[in-house]
Amino acid sequence: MVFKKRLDYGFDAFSVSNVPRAPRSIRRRVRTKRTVDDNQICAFKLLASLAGKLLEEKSESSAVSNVSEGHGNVSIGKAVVKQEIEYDDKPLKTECVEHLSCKESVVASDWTTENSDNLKEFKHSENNAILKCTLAKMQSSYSEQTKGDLKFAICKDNVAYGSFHGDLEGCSPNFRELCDGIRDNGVKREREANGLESAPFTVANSCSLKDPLHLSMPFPAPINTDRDVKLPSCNDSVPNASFSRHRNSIKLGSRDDDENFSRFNKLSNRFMASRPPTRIEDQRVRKFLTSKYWKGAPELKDFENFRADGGIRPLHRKRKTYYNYDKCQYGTLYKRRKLFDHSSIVTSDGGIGSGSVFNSPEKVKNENKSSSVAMSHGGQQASHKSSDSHVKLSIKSFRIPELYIEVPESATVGSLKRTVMEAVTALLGGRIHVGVLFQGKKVRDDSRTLSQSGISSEDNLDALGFTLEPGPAIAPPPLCSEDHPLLLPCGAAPQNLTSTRTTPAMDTKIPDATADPPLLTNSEKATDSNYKHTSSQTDILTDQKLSESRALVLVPAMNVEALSVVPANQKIRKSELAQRRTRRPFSVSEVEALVQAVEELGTGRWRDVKLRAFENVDHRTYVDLKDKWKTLVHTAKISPQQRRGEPVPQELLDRVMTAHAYWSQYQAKQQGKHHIRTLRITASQADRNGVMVAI
DNA sequence: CTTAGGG
DNA sequence: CCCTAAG
Repeated sequence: MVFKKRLDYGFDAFSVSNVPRAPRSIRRRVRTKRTVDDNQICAFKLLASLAGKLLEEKSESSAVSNVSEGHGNVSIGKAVVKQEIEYDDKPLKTECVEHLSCKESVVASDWTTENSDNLKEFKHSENNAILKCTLAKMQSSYSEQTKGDLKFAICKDNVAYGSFHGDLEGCSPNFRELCDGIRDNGVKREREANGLESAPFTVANSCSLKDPLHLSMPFPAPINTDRDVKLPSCNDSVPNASFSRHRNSIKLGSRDDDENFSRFNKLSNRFMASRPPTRIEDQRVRKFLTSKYWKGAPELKDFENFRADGGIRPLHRKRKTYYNYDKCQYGTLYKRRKLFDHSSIVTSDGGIGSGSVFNSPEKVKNENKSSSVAMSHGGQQASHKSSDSHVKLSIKSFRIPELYIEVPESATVGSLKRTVMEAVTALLGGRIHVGVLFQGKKVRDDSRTLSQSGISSEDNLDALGFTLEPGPAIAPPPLCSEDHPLLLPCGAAPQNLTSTRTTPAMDTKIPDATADPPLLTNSEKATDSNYKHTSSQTDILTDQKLSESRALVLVPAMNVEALSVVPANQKIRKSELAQRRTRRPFSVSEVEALVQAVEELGTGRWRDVKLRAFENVDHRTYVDLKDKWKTLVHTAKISPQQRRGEPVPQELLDRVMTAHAYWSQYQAKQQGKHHIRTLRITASQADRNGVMVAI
């Protein structure tokens, strides 16, 4: 009855409904376009730097005088957070900073003008995303060539600076473009594209390109603690960081403010330079993280999206752009050093033991091409077997365990430094092993010869890879047990490790490609390897991942946890792990707006609803609105006693019901019409057929 | 990308 | 909110 009564007034408002929707092509133009962000690259680089650090440590294997104040200012993410990694005598500056920082600066300046509120909006997931994107990119690129057998590695340092120059035949043009773009065009293009030459931008730009260290320019202080800062402030003494399964990602900033990027997004869009992680992208990343996405190269195509030409625009997966091959075609200064052992090993200069992990910018300029780190795996790349029994290969990179660092935005810069420091130190402190991967499987038997292991034939060297693996000396992570019962504390005795395994004889058939069924289920997580008892858990976990995908060599998430170098806040980690957006209950006013919009537009045009009522509320996607409507309808149907959360005024619920009823009916009609139309067609065809038959 | 719907 | 199939 009540409903009936409402009908009268309710439907009046629905007249608008007949407004035809604009053609999609038009509508799309309105949409805010988001592009890949440079910061992602930065994250990549930071990671890379860490990797490089590892390499360095490995090679030097000497005591570190952790005293000097090598101050590499690495700007990470949109955070105007300068990260000072103090380590060793060698500043972690250089490459990492150069490129990205300028964006950082831009952002910063913009913030200053706009609103310091936005400071909190810097996001971390972006970093994650980029990393993955980049890596994925590599993989997908290579995949074109090698089909299943690819692996990539975290590139040490100069990824963006032409590290891959040496041998890119096997990689896709996009990848070249990536190199190329980053190398020379990124920033400039951005500027040109935007025609913006605001002073800060210019300054930042040039300065960053020339002297990374200048990047420590003053940023607006992160003020805003009044809103959305839900994390307890973290004091220096307790770095709130954690390693989680986020691969290769360094997270900085608060965790639950994804959406707050929106505003930032808009800001940065002005420069067409950066963009916040889209939900979609997040999802992609997440998907990517999901094991199934590591099964093989074909699945990685999503990530072709990534484009590295300064992050100006994303490459869409379907787009295949083949250009600029030459540009990326290196004046490869592949510095080769031959080590005459049993085999001749050609390493790029940046390889292990070279100690040139951290090139100075100048050095990079001249040598970066030689310090590529990615293990060539594109087949005909640098790997080939000489006519004699020597195996020649180049090591462009090592995989390293990823670091996942997370600190609340309320954490101080100092604590951030410390956190990173701890992470790196712990990692290095654990002693690093080099692992050999062949055809996606770890070759554990050190006594085997190369030929015995099958690492000899010309065509399979591309399936050879190396990894850096943390040694067993690493402290056990405090969080293994809770979230991942299967994870044993890192310090756990080897026996424990074995006990969870179900295939105790694996190591005897390691080179056997047939012995690697996908291990995707949880129960099998730790079952794959029967490594020597001296192996670290990490090894095991790594293997597990490898067996999932021999094509892609990636340190599995578990690995990180096993490493768990940095004390982590479990709660944070947990939520972060889920990568789920923070729940944002709709306020009454929001509901009102939603109802209003739906009344006018109907229930089948969520995008329009979004545009109409929530255009400036970036954290409300049309899917959100749709979902909210769904729940609203549900809420309206249930008794008030069963409702939870902030009570929605009955008046609104009534409107919801009304609108729902109306639009349901409307949709039904549409369907009916359509159906009828179809029927008519069918009928007429039948007639014709009938006639035909009759004739 | 959007919609629609299940989870 | 997330995920996905479809379009």
